[in-house]
Amino acid sequence: MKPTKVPEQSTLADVAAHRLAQSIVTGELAQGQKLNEAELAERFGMGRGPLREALRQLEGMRLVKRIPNAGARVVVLDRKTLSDLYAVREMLEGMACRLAAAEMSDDEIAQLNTLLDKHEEQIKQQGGKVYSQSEGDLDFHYRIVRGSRNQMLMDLLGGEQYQLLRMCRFRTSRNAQRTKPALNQHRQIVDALVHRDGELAEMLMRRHIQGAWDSISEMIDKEEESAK
Amino acid sequence: MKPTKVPEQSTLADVAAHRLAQSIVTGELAQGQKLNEAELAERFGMGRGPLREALRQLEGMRLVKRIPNAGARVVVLDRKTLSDLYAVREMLEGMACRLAAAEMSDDEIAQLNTLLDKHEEQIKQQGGKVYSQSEGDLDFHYRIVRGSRNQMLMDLLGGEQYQLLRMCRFRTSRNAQRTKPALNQHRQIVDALVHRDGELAEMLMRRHIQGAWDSISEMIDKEEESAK
DNA sequence: TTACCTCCGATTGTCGACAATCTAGAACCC
DNA sequence: GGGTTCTAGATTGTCGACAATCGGAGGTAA
Repeated sequence: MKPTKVPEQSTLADVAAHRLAQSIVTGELAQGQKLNEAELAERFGMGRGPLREALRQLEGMRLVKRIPNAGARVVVLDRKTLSDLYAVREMLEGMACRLAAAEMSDDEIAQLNTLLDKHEEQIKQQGGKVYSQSEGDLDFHYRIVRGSRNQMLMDLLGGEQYQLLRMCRFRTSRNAQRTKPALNQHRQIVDALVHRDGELAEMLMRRHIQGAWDSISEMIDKEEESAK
Repeated sequence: MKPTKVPEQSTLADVAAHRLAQSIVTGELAQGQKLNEAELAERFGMGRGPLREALRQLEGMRLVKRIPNAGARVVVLDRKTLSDLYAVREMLEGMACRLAAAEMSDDEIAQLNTLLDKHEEQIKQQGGKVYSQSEGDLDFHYRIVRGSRNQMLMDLLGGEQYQLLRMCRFRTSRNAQRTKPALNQHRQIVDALVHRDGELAEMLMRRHIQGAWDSISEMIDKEEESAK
């Protein structure tokens, strides 16, 4: 998984936020784990000041939960949280898709198809790194979100929720079963965009996300089953 | 306008965040204004450390925009930004309303009606403080959001967007023309909730918010007109 | 005049130390 | 023995000072 590029030159607090986000998303920092300021500052080679700022930022992204005088802990993605997240995401990405059908240029839509070609290639090359496709999947989704031209949507789906989704993906990236049908659904969505059919595009996107949630939900069931 | 209660005992950074948010929402700090750390820290009687943390938090709420090595400025709510905000809000609150129709208890719905009675009372008492009703309006909306039982929605609409909406409201709170029809729409929504008609409730809420946006949009037009 | 360079004040970014608060464990009482 | 209180260690919250960086005033040359 690529470390989601850090914007070149920036403040220490920002790099700390990126590294922390990365560690949380990949599970290097377990869910619910306590985050010790001094220890993390030491590990990142910086003072506690910037690190504390990073924690505030991560709290805004809902990646950590902070309790005054008791420190910060990595958020725990339980079933209800993920369910809520996917419900909101279905709504927002559906909306983005509808707007994108009206706003994206023909060029941009065409580029979506070439992106999907690349994904198909990757899949044919025997699954390879599974989550690499997953990241590509998120890339596909985010391109459509950008196509909506709605800054609020871009912020929400590209920033905060984006990280939570990556976190969820990482946790459930072991089964690659869904990559094939997902790709087909992507194709259908692009088709709808080509025909500028916003209503259809929205509906297809919502079904697509619904399907993703069903798959993840099922996996959580199995996990809870085997945990007993 | 009530300062939206500060959670009793908390850290200095938190009170700074609350006071800053309040100052920004009420326009005491003008849009686009530069925020000088030293000066604000002085005014709040604290060091720059907590204040910087507060700024990070406010950035997450989209109330300020921060540029590394160049400081933070109050966000500017231009037409496009507000348009995007209301489009997203229409989507999310509509969703919340649909969910609330299924999740809220009969008691909660009944309390909504008594809340509206109180609003009606306030309006009859000759408009009085206009934004007091506005805040009440937001309260009505947030109750429904809580009724959705979706934590993500509550966070989004109750935290970040909530402040932006208050800010927008404050800027456009001078005309009280819309309070009367708005109250009627609220009644209709509660009726739909009483009948557990989620689809209708969603539709009514979306129209309600659409109407609010039309009203605000018109007002922005006038402002831009007179600004010329 | 205008473009550019330089320097200086102002502001932001960072660190280390100190105070306030919480937590775990031992001692103590019933 | 179980529960409560108290203490010591660790952790978070806060401050002041220092370093790094930016923006603008002023001067110089084409």
